[in-house]
Amino acid sequence: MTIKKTDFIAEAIEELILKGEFSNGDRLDEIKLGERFGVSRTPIREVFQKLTMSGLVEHFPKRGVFVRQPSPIQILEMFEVMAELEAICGRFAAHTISDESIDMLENANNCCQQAIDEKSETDYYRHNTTFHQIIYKESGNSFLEQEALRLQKRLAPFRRIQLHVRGRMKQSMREHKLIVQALVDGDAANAELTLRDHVAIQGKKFQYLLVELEKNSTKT
Amino acid sequence: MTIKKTDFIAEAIEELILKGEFSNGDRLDEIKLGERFGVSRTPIREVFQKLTMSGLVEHFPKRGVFVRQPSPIQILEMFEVMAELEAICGRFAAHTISDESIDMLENANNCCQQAIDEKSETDYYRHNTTFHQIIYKESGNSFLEQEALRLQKRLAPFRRIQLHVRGRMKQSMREHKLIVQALVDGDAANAELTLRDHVAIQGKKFQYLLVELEKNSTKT
DNA sequence: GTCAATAGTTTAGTATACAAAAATAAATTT
DNA sequence: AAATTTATTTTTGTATACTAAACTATTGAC
Repeated sequence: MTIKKTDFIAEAIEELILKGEFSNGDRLDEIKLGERFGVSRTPIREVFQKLTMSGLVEHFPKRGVFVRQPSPIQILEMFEVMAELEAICGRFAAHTISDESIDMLENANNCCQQAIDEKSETDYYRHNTTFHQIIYKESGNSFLEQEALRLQKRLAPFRRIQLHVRGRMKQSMREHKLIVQALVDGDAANAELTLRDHVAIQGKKFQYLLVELEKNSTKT
Repeated sequence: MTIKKTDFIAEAIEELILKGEFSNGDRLDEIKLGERFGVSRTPIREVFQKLTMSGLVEHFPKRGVFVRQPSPIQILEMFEVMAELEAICGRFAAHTISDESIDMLENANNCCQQAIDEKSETDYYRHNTTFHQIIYKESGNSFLEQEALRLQKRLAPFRRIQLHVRGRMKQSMREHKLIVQALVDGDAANAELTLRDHVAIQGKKFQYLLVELEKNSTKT
C-alpha cells in the first residue's frame, strides 16, 4: 500500500470542508466522522492534527476542532507571500535553469494554450500548476521548493475560482511567456519581477471577486 | 492551565534531540518515552506527529519515527530562505513601520550592545531574536510574520552556535544599525538588501564552522 | 558454511474502555 | 421570573487491549 489510510481520510475531510459540507466555525465530530469512514476515534484524531497543522482547522483544548476558513485578508496575505516566494524561485532559477527544464516549461505552456483552445479550465489549471512547480524545482533550493509547494497547495482552492474571470487564462498565458523569456535570458531581476506580478495579480483578481460577491449579497 | 501537557512533552523531546541525547537516525521508542514522561503511548504518538510536522523527526509507516537532523546542505538552504523572508519583511516594513516600532528596534539594539559589553551570548541571542521579530511584525502581513517565526524557530539551534565566531556579535550589531537606518529612511530597497545580507552571513558563518569541524574530525 | 524458510518476538496501528472536563438540562433559591 | 446551583449528559483526553505487520532468531536444506 503506497498511500496511508489516515492520509486518505485527511484528504477526504479536506474535500468536505472545501466543498462546503462543513462551513466556517462548525465543530468536527470525532465519532460521527469515525462512523462515516468506518474507523474509530483514534485515527480521526490523528487526521485532526494534520488538518490543524495545515491551517484548515483550529483545535481548542477540551473543546474540539472547528473549521477555520481563512478570512479574505488572510487569503490576500497568503497570495502576497506566494508572489514573493515564486519571485525568489524565479530569481534563483534564472541562474541555474537547464535546457531540459526550459523545454519542460515551454511544453507546459503549450498544454496550457491547448487547454484554453479547448476551453478546459481543469486542464489549464493542472498544466499551470505544473509550470510553476518546475520553477520551484529549478530554484535549486529544495527547501524553498517544499515551502512553495506547501503554500501552492494551501492556496489551490482560491486560485481555482479566479480562473473564471473573463480573459484571465489568456492574459496568464502571456505572462507565462514573459517568465520563460526572462529565464532563457538568465535575467534574474526580470524573472523575479514577472513572476511576482504574475502571482500578485491572482490575489488582486481574488480581491475583485470578493468585492463583486459582497455587492451581490448586499443587493437583496 | 495555559500550556498543554503534550506541548510540554514535545518541547522536552525537542530539547533531548538538540542536546544530543538522541542522535541522527535514532528511533524514538513510544513506550520508553511514555514511561519517561509518565504517560501512555497515545499522547506520545501525538507529540510525534507534531515533531514530524516541524521537521525534526521523520515518520516511516509501520516502522516508527526516527530523528532526522537536517544535512548541512539543508541547513544552508534554510538560511538562504530565511534571508529572503527577512528581506521581504524589511521591504514591506520600510513602507509601514511606526515610530514606536523604530523605538523598540533601537531599544532591542541597545540591549544587544549591553549584552556584548557584558559578554553575555545568551542575552545577545535573546535581544537579537526580538529585534528580528519586530521587523516580522512590522511587515504588516501577519501570515508572513507567522512563516518567518516558524523558520526562525527551526533555525534557532544553528543560529546559536555561530555566535561563537570571533567578532560576529559586534559585526552583527553594526548591521543592525544599518537596517534600522534603512527603515527610518523608508528605503525599502536598502532595508531588503541589508537584511538579506545580514541573515545570509549567518549561513556563511555556519558553513565556515562546518568546514572547520570537518578539518578537525579528519585530522585524527 | 550459506541461504531460505519459519517460528517467535517486538512494535506500529487501531479499537475500546475509562476518567476528567465541558456543555446542557433541571432544580432550587432569591 | 431570573439567576445561581446542582445533576445529567456529552465529549475530550488518556490508558489499555487487541491486531497485524515488521523484525529477529532459530531451524533445516543444500
